[in-house]
Amino acid sequence: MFKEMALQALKENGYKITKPREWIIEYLDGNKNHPTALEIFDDIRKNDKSISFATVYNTLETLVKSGIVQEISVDSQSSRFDPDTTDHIHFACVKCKRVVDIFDDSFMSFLRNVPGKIQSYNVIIKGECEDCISKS
Amino acid sequence: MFKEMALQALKENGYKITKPREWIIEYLDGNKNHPTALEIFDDIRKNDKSISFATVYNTLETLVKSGIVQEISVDSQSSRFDPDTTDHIHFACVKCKRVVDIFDDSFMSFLRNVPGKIQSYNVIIKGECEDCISKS
DNA sequence: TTGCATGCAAACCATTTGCAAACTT
DNA sequence: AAGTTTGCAAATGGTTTGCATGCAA
Repeated sequence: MFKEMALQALKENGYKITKPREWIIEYLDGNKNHPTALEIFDDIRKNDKSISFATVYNTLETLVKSGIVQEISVDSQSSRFDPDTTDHIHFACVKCKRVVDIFDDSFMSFLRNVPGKIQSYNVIIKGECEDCISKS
Repeated sequence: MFKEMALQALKENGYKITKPREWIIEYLDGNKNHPTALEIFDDIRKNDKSISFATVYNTLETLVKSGIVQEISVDSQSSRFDPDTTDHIHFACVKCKRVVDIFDDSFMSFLRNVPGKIQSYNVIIKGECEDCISKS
């Protein structure tokens, strides 16, 4: 589903379907880990696929511009990428380092009341997640 | 007021009071522009004060660690700094490029219901601000 | 066939760091 | 006097770019 829609979106935006693009789309399909470009590069290479670093960056930019994935800034060091473009925000655990999705209606209704014409948003909440709290 | 509290906080955290630190604190006092490190560096230099780039970065890190200013990630290119550490979020206008504060109770009540132990948050909403909409 | 896409390495740019000299306490 | 802090320049690290080759359409 995700892959078909992604390829479709690429075509509609005038981009060609290439192996590197397919690999990255497949890699991101259903991925809830919010990987960095480096992680995507490493994992695809581990899978015996030849891809360059520049292509990973270029492709991610293409996917973002085509509305297939979203870029999130969890920390100032490096961007992370999320194939889920539906309305949600992120919680980054300072302990286990996971970045988990938060779907919350009250946040969305707050958003609707913000003055101005909203184009995008980047919401990162940092702290200790419930799992880590219960384990300590 | 801000300057006194900032200097006090530096002392309490074991930091010394130096000219560069005072200049940066004075520069940020009441500043609503959410400047980058480069902007801070340039503006202080324009004011006939000799300061190095590294010192601006080091000092900003010190101020953040002392709880005097907060760092915000509006875009992935560079960090911005805000002397207002009270609860609020930011709206970044894609047209006039201003970053304005949003104080909103409903966002804060949403935040209180997020599971986990929150330590900090970075909320950037991007779009066209009301001023720019009304001018177009 | 016609460009757009890839891969490589070099370039870039914000930020950090090593170290000697200067300054706060 | 003791230990931070500064300033400079060099290093770092994520990301971007130029350009020749390769590939999708």
